Amino acid sequence: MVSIVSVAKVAGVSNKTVSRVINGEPYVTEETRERVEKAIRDLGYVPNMAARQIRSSRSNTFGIITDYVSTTPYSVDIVRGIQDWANANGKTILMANTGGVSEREAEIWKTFQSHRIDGVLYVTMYHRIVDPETGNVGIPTVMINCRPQTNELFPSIEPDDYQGAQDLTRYLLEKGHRRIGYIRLNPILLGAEMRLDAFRQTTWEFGVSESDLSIRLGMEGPVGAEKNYVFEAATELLQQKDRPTAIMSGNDEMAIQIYIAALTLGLRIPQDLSIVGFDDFRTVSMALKPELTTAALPYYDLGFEGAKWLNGLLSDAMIRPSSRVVPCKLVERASVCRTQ
Amino acid sequence: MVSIVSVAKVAGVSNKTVSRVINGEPYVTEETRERVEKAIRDLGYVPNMAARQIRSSRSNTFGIITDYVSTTPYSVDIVRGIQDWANANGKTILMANTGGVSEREAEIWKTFQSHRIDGVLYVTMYHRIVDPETGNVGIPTVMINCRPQTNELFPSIEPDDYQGAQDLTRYLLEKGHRRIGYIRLNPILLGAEMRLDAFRQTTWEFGVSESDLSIRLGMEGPVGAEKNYVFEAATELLQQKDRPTAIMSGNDEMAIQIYIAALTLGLRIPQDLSIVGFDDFRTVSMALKPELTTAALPYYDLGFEGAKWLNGLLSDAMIRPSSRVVPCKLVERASVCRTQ
DNA sequence: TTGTAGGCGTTATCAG
DNA sequence: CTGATAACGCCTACAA
Repeated sequence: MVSIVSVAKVAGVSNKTVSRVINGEPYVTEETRERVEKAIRDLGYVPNMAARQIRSSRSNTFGIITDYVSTTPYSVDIVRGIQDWANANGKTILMANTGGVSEREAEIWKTFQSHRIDGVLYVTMYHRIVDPETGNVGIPTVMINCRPQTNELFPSIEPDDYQGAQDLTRYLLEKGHRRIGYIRLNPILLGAEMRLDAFRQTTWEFGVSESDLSIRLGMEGPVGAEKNYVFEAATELLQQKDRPTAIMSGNDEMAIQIYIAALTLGLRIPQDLSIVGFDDFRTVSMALKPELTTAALPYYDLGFEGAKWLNGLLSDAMIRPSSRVVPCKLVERASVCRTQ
Repeated sequence: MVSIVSVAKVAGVSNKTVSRVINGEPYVTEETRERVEKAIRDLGYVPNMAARQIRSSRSNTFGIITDYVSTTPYSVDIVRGIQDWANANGKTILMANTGGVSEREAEIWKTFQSHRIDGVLYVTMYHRIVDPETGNVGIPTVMINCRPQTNELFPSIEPDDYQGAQDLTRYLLEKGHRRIGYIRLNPILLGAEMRLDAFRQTTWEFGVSESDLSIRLGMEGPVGAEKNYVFEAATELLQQKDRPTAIMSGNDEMAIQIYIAALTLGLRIPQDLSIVGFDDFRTVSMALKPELTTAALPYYDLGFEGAKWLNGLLSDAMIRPSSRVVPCKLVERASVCRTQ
C-alpha cells in the first residue's frame, strides 16, 4: 500500500511536508504543495485512518447500536439522520445490531471500545424505556427514541408523542367531531400511554363528555408477535348506535384495518367517518385512499440532532443526563372532514 | 488508555506473550495464560483495532454502501442479514449512504479506502440496474439487490422476481382463476418487467387467453415522487362487465389501494375478489384483513449470503463477475380463495 | 518554510 | 515456551 513515505519520495520532500499538505496546515509554499498534490494523485495515495488514529487517539467514529431493525423498518430514518450529520461533519459510522439479545449488546460495546469509538448513539426502533448493557465502558452516549430506566447516565432524545396526539385531537375537535373513537397502540410502547393521555386530556379540555369517547385496545403482546384486535375493535365501534364520527388510530399501520372495517360496513371516508393515524409511515399513510392525515414521527431529526448533540458532549465533557423532545408535525391529508 | 504494555508489566511477562494470549496462539503455559488473562480483566484492557490493523494491513471491516434508505424502508433487512453474518464472523461494518448523489458515492469509496476496508457490499433499496462510481479503487465488491450496467466487474446477488411471480400466478391459476387483473409496478424497477413477464408466460402456458388478462399500469415516475394510478386502475378493472376474479398486485403496498377499491365497490375479499401482492412487506401484508398472500422478497438472505460470498472472494482472489439469484418464497395467507 | 527524531499499540521475526 | 527488537503509517515536538 502506498504510504506517506512513498509520496514524500516521489515529491522530493520529507514525509512531514506531505502530512502538512494532507492536513491543510499552513507554512507550505504553493509550489511545494502542488508538487505533493501531484504525487498524491499519481500514486493514488489515500491516508490510512488507522495510523492517524493511533497517534491522535481520536477515531472520529461514532457507533450506532440498534435493536430490532426488521420488525419496525420505518425508524431507519433515524439512521439516515445520523449518517447525514456524520457525513457533513467528517465522522465515520460503525453499525451494530443487538437483535434484542443482551449478551450481544455487551459484545458490541467491547467492539466499540476496540475501535476507540468517540461516542455511541443508542437507537431503538420504537419508542421505549431501555436498560442498556454498556458494561460501564464510559463512552459518551446519546439515546435516541428511548430513555434509560434504572441508570440516569445518558442523555436522551425522543419524539413528543404527547404534543403530536394533542395536535391531532385538537384538529379533530376543531373540525367539529365530538363522538370520537380511539384505538390504542400496544401498551408496551412508550407512545401508547402518552398519546392516550393527550387524547383524554385534550378532549376533556374541550368539554367532551367521557361517554362520547370509545377507547379500545388495538394490539398487545411482545413486539413482532403481538395480538391484533384492530379490525374487530373498529368494526364493533362502528356498529354502535351512536357510532363515532371520527376514529383516532394508534398508528398508521393500524389505520389500514380501520379503513377496511369502515369500507366493509359501507361507510365512506371521510364523509361518514374521519380517520387520523400517527407516525406518518408514508408507505402506508400515502398508500391509503383517501390519504391519511397523521402526525409525523420526527425520525430523521431525532437522528440528526442526536448525532449533533453527541458531538457537543464530546467537546463539552459535561455529560449531564437530560432529556430532549422533538415535536411531531401534523400532516394534513384527506382522511378527515368537518362534521356535517 | 491501557495498552498491551501495561498488561505485560502487571502480568510480569513480555508484550509478545500478551499478544499471544489475546490471539489464542499456542505455546503459552496454562499458568502464564491465566496470569495474563487476569491482568487483562483487572486492567479492563481492550485491544486497539487501529494498531492491529496498521500491522496486519487487514481491517476485518466490510463497508456497506446504500442508496435511498428512507423511501423504501423494508429492504433494511438486507443490512440486518449482512450484520448478522458479520457479527458471527468477527467482522465490523462501516456504513454509508449516498442518498443517490454520485459525488457522494465517490467520497464514500475514498473513505472506505482510508479505512482499508476489506470489501464492500453495494446495496440498493430496490431491485435495479446501477453504475457504481467506484473511482476504480479496486476493493472487492459484491452488489446486492442490483446489477452493474456498463461494467461487468462485480458479482451480484439478486432476488428471483421471475420465479416469485411465476409461483404466484400458478397459485392463482390452480385456484381456478382465469380472468385475472394485473396492476404493474413502476417500470423503472427491475422487478416490474420480470414479474410481468412471468405473469404473461405462465398464464400463456396454462392456456389462458390474452383477452382474459387485464393489465394496467399502477405507478410511474421517479422513485419517491411517483405518480400513482393504482386506485383508479383497480376501480376501473373491477367495474368491467366481466370483471377479474383475481388481481395480482405489483407489490404489497399497491395492494392496499386494491383492497380499498374493491371494498368501496362492495366486493368481498376473497369471496368476490382474490388478491395477491409481492414483497411480503409485513407491515402491510399482515395489517391487511384478510391478510395478504404474497411472495417474500428474500432481503435477509440476500444480505447474509452476499456478505458470505464477499468473504469468500477475499480469500479466493478469483473475483469473477457472476450473478446469483435467491428465490422468493410464496407466503400463503387469506386473500385468495378458489373460484366458485 | 521545511526536515528529523521519536513514539502511538500492535504483531512478526528471530534468538534464547 | 518466552522475550527483545523492529516495523507498520502517521503525527507531535522540536530543530534547522
